[in-house]
Formats: sequence, structure tokens, C-alpha cells
Amino acid sequence: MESLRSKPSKLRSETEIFNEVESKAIDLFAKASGLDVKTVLNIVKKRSEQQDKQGLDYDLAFPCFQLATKKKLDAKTLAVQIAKKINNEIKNSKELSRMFSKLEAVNGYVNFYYNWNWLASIVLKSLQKEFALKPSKDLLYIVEFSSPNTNKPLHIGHVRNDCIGESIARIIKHQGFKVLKFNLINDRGIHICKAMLAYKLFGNNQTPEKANKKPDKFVGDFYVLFNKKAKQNPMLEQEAAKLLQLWESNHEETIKLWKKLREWSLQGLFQTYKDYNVSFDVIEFESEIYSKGKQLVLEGLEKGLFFKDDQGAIVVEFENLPRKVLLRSDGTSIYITQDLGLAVYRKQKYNFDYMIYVVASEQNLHFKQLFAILKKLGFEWADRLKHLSYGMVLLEHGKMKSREGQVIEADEFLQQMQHLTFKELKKRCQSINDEKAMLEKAKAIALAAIKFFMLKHAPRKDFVFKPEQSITFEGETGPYVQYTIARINSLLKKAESQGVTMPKQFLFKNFNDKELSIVKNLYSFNFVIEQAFKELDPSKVCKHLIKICQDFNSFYQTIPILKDVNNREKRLAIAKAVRTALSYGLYLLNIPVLEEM
RNA sequence: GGACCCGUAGCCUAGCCUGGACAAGGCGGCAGGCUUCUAACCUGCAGAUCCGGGGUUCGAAUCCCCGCGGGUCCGCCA
Repeated sequence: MESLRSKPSKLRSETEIFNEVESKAIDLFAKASGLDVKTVLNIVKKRSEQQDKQGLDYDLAFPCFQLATKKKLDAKTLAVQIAKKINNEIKNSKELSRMFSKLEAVNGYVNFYYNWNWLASIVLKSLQKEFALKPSKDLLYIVEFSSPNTNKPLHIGHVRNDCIGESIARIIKHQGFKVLKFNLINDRGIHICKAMLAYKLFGNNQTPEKANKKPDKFVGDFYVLFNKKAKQNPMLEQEAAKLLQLWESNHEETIKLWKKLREWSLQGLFQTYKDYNVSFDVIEFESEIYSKGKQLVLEGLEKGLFFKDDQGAIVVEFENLPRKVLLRSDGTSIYITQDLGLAVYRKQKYNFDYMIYVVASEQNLHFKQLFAILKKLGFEWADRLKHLSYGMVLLEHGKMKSREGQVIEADEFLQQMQHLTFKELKKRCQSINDEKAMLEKAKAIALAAIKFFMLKHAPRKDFVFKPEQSITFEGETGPYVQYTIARINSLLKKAESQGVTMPKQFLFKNFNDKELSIVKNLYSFNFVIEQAFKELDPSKVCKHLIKICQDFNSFYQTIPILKDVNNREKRLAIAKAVRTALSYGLYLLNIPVLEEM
């Protein structure tokens, strides 16, 4: 390893420097404790977000308990001994003294403290303009999400799905990978025919324009109407089944009707996507791909991987999963047949390296079976398929029932939130000169509130959605992050108007605790994003943004920035770096950034 | 009946995969703070049998086992 002085520090990257400091600490501990580096790497604890309020502000901690037990010593005593050795070495080396500010033994741990007076400027400098992307790697990820039906509008369950899908795609991109966002639209099947039938019987050739309804809502209302009517007249269920047969046999009039409703539905759905700023690279329609996979199943049957049961259906059995029918006895395909075919088709067409399905946890078993079947068929890449399973969005009375119209629709929800935000804006701002701009702003804030709420829970968790209580603007919320950025903007504007400029040499000193806490969290943001990627969990990003905001706001409110002439450049550099990190964080969550609030 | 997920202050959550130092944050409550860089903010206080019981370990919210409570799934539906 090259010594620090062999190259001037400004030519080396932030990562290189930190890596060197870290590995130096590990070497030092290994040498002093007599453990090998591999063991030390296993026990070392890195600074985590939770510790700083506990007065534990170490950067690296080495617990000595295991070694103490082995040596039949008291861990506290051992830690003190080891710390003493290392301290001596640091004292005698200029290079080490530059890296570490403190080293102490506490409660059986040896804690290393980095010399942040040196490192902080490095972190701040790298964040003055923009958040650095990781070098690009030639790996393709497919992220499939949303997957709406064309018989009803999107509801808040879809909103959660879209938020997760859109955000995880961005988080993956940040790692340097290529990403394609897929939307598989369910535009066929009995439920679609139900809406069609209701329109046929009770629609009177109405159109969304004439009815003055958003077109997907217009279609969705017929679906609800069908279910209402079918309760009184069960014959309608059979009629719908007949309609499905007609559709499958390409019956001209039926196809015409289907196309009409489908078009309306799609128009409406994509308007909603636009409102939520959700977009896709590839749109697929089930009507075009639903028969894929049959061949695959037949091949599997031939190879003896599947078998025909006594009723003639093709079935697969697993060691530790329930059996699954793959092809009906009449030879028609079902959901899993389609998914099998689609996975293979996508692999052939796009040659992805990884594919992620963002689908609710109800389908956990389905995806386990799907992946296992692909593996049985000999597709090794099945190991690189992942189901990003997320919990349900429940209402206070329980599950949403779209059949009965018991849902919170995405459009209505956003509208209400925007309305609420608009009222709030009016309260806070006396001069309403531009109502249109204010409505835009209200929408941006409403979106922040909604999306942040949807993303701040770990995906695996169910949550009960209570409109008034769930979406707020204070505390751990999207608007709080937006507000922090807006505050910084205004601060920087003022600094500019006062003619404060940044020094050419980016070397600041004498950081106080609040300043350092911010810098450390800025530094660890990249690791947090990496963790969010590994765990497919955007909530990690949310939590970290909140932490940065809390630190910054506490700093902002208790420490003068512009007035303290000796420190203001440093503090403005911190503010700027925070803005860079927060803005990028909001980008990762697909939340709009506001210049001012 | 079987499989998977969840159970952490009045409420909502993080931490659990990879065991470690007094269990972290928000809401709500209480007490404060705007002639000073945006109060959608900040400061302080109160509030926890980490569902229960065993086990493993120097050490368990975290790992293992047995329970309890809640959810989801176990269709020739999608």
C-alpha cells in the first residue's frame, strides 16, 4: 500500500482515502491484538446511524470479548492493553496521527476516531455540485411493476407498488447498472369481460366525455356496476363467461367493444402515471402474450419433469412446495403458464442479468413456484429472478375491495392531498399572486407527502392507511425534506447577495459536533443507498434523509451561519453539500424538489 | 391441517439477515423558543414486561425451539 505522502491527497478519491484509513485501523488492531486480519474484519463494527445520540461517536469499534474469553482475561482490561499499544504506535507516526484523532478503550471495546478535521473537507468538496454516480457496469436489470388491470382505475395499493418500483429502479441505476422498467398490463380475462358486459347492457353507448368522467373511472364504474347487478342476477356471471369465449375466438363485435373500453382505460391509467411521474420503458399486454408458455410446459412434460394427473391436467410437484397445475385439462393456459413463457421470452429478447418483480406479498408462493419451475426446466438464470414482495395497504375496515368500489383511488387521493396542501400553503403565505404556480407547488408537496409515506415503511410490512393521520407534513415526511432544501436555497441566495464566496482551497478546520455529525451522515449516504439496493428497500434511503435533515435543522437553528465570519464558508459548504445529498435522495425516491416553499 | 410474514412507549415505525456498549426516530402529551440565515422548524421533559416461555452464548430485540395474538397464501382464478 502506498503511503499517504506518496501522492497529494487532492488527487485521490474520497473512497480511496477512507478505505486506506479503515484498513490501517484494521491492521493496527490486528497487530496489537495478535488476531489475523480476517478475524478482525469479522468483528469490526462500523459507525452506525443510531449511535451518535448515545455519546458513542466512534468510527470503528473492535469488541474484545471473544479474545478475552479465549485468553481468560477481562474484556475491559484487555481492551485497555490493546489500546495502549496502538496509541503508542499512533503517537510515533505522523501518518497515523493524521488519520486518527483519538483511540480509546471503553467497556471492552477499542474505539477508533477518525481525524475528521482532515476528512470532512474531502467529503464536503465531493458534494458541492452533484452527487457522484457509481461507475457504470454492463449488467441489465428488468424491474417489473405496477401491472394494472384495464377494468378499473389505480388505487393506493398500486401507488405503493409504483413508488417502490420507480424508486428501486433508480436505486439500481445508481449502482451503475442498466435498468428497464416494465409494465405488464392485464387487459384480458373474465374481469375485463364483466366491465364490457355491464357497458353493453347498461352503457347506452355513453362515452367518458359525455359522462364527464375520467375514462378509466368510467370503465371502472361499469365493473362495479356489474358486480352489483350480478348479485341480483347470477345469470350475468355466465354471460360474462360467454363473452370471454367470444373474445378468445376473436368475435368481431366483442373485440371491437374490448378495444373501445381498453383504450379508454389506458388513456386514464397513463394520465394517472403522468400525474404521479411514473414511467416505463417497455409496456406489455397480457392479451398479446397470455398463450406463451404452453410449449414450455409440454416440453417439460416430455422430459418427465411434469406429469398428467388423472383428470388430464399437467401438474408439477416439488419437494417443499405445494403442487401446481400448469395447464388445464382442456389444454388452456393459466396465470403461471403465462408467467413462465413471459420470463423465457424476456430473457431471449432482452437478455437481462437480473429481473425483479414488484408484486404484493399475497403472491409469495406463486413466485416461489415460478422460480422453482424455471429451475426445473434447466434455466440457470432463474436464480437471478427476484420477487420484491411488499405488504398490503389496508383500510381501517380491512382489505380494499375493488369489486365493490371500496377503494381509495389514486386520482382522488392525489387531488384531495393537493387540495389540503393548497389550503396549508395559503395559510402560510399571505401573498397569493400566482394561483396556478401555487397549485403546482401544492401538487409537488402533496406528492412528496404521499410518496415518502409509501416508501418509508420497509416493503415487507403491511400498513393500515388512514388518510387524515397517515399523510402529514410534519416530522418524518417528504415535505420536511423539501423544506430543508428550500431553507438551504434561501440561505445560499442570501450568502450570494452578501458576496460570500467559497475559498479555492477546500480545507476547513475546527468542526463542531453538529457539523461533524452532518458530514459523517453525508459520507455514509452512499453506503445506505448500497444497502437499499442489496435489500431492495427504499425505506433505508428515507430514514437516512430524515437523519440528515434532523442534523441539519438542529445545526441551522442553533448555530449562526452567515453571521459568524470565521466559520461561514465552511458552514455554507456544509449547507451546499446537504442540499446536494438531499436533492439526490429525493430523486432516488422520485419526489420533486422545490426551489422554495 | 401446512407454508410464509408481522408483534418494539398511548399511536406509527427503525434496529433482527450479519448477536455487542444505557433499544433509535416520528406522531401525540407536557414545558420552552420567531425585531436575527424560511417555526412545514428547533430545544428540553415524560413515556418500553422489545408478545410469553425455554435454549445457545462471555453477551440475545437480534440466533434456535415451544407457545400466544394478527395477516397472507395453500384454485384447472389472476
